[in-house]
Amino acid sequence: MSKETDASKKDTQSTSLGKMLTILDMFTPETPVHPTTEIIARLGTSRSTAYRYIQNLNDSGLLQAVGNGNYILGPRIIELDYQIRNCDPMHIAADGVLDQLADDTGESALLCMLYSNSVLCVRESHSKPRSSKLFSRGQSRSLFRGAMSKVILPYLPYHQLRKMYARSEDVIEQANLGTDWSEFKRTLNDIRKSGCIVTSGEFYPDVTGVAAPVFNGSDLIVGSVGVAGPTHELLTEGLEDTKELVKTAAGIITERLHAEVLPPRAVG
Amino acid sequence: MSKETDASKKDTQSTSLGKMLTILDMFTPETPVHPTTEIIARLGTSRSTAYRYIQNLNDSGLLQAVGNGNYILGPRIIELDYQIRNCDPMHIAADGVLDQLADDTGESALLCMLYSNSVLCVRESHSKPRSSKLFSRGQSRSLFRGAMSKVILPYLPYHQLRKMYARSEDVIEQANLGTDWSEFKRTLNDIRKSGCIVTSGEFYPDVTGVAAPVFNGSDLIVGSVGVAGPTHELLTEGLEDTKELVKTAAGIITERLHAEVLPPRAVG
DNA sequence: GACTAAATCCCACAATATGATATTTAATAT
DNA sequence: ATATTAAATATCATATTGTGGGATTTAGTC
Repeated sequence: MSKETDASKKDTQSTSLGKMLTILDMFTPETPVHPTTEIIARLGTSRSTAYRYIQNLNDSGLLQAVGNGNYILGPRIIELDYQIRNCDPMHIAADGVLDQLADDTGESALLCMLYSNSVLCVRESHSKPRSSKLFSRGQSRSLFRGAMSKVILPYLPYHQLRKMYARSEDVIEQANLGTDWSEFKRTLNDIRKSGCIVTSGEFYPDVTGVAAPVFNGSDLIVGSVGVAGPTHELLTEGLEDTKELVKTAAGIITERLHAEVLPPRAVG
Repeated sequence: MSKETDASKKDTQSTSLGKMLTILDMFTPETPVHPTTEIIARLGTSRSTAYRYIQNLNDSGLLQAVGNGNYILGPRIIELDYQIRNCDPMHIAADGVLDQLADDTGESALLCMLYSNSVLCVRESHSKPRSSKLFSRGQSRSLFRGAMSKVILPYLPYHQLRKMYARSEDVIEQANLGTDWSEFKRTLNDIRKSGCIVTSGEFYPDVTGVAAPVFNGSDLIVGSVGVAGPTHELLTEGLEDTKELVKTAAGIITERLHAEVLPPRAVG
């Protein structure tokens, strides 16, 4: 229970090490550039200390000076992401599988991982030119909306589900996952039984998703694979075939992860 | 001269903040997974301290526990890279341009940025299925080899060139850039005059590259654009056209960077 | 060339990170 | 199931190390 609660997460953020790292969190799509003055103010430390933090991050390449006391995220991050693309077991396990799935279905294939109470898209493959604003590598979404998320829920440990339900009762109801705890459980059981899930219009009106769960070598849930595309293309009599293709893809990736030498203990 | 020398870079690495960040450097393509024991040993601190560093990085998502005291790079990096793809001025400035260039030439188009005495590939576009091991986003290479690198050199400030020459005299000679300082300067001048460069087989026997320089709003060199592909496809009578296409692409990106509000002060 | 802001340097002080040890927790072996 | 080993966290006295106020230097602007 050490890394799950918000309280314990703030633990490390009260140290200088953790505080320095919170600077990275300031950079969002809405505010990708930050003047030092603002970073200093937000940190709440002295100017000297803030500058020291910034310099450390800058020297490591995680931050980059762009002009007149403004900073953006640094190029080292791009290097590190390359590392991950080449080394992450889950990413590698999807080699070929996603391309195949995209080919077979004629849609976009996605691979997501469970990460800090949300799903993070980590890999994608497109048969047609990629749609405007599809779920894409590096984006994270709520665990309660969309096929890629919902198909993960039934495999989460009980206690985690309970805590999540308590905190997000209303969100869960809005997501049509049940109006109380027992209905919620029943819904998840149904998802688990069918081994995959189909959802429509949960993010964009005309987009449908089909997803199946992915497990690691210790049979713990680690993420999901699926396809996404226009509803009118997916909700046809071909849907059953699509479901099978998705399940097969998930099976292959899971199988490959079982061949891994390092069985992950902790996930997300 | 503050961030350029190796000595000053070690400055921040002697503090606890900097030391913690060096953990990230341990993760390479050859050794993507590290047991805590090894991280502790490499840091040269006490077990307690090392664990604290690891925990901080883990809590921020930059590191991820995978099994029995092993760590890999964490998912937060994937999120941050997404940020950059969506917000980095240089990345955005290449919107459409790279695709167009790949289309027009029938080869792979690349965008690189100058970063800590090397070039970092930041964006790519392929007209055919991407070749086995092409220069790809997140990879960095020597500033002295390959078209994408060499075309940058002539635009670096004098003092920086002098220092680089002193340190890398032999590498520069091997790269056919000149056997002494004056010849080196002459070579760079020639490159500058032609506005682009063509190199062959500098990384892979049958791969040729064509590249042109990219400048920011303050007319400082920030990177390069170019195409790469099989030598027999590029070294034809169409080469002149290709050069023009590359120069045009570089011009467009530079132009767009001039429209940016924040003129970068520091680069690399 | 003068002015403004940003980044670094400097240094006394005490707050905070450190590391040896003990304890709890998790993974393996029997 | 139980025992055994290893990993991760908690504890805490000590002094090392980060802190912040201010001065100085450097860079960008007028």
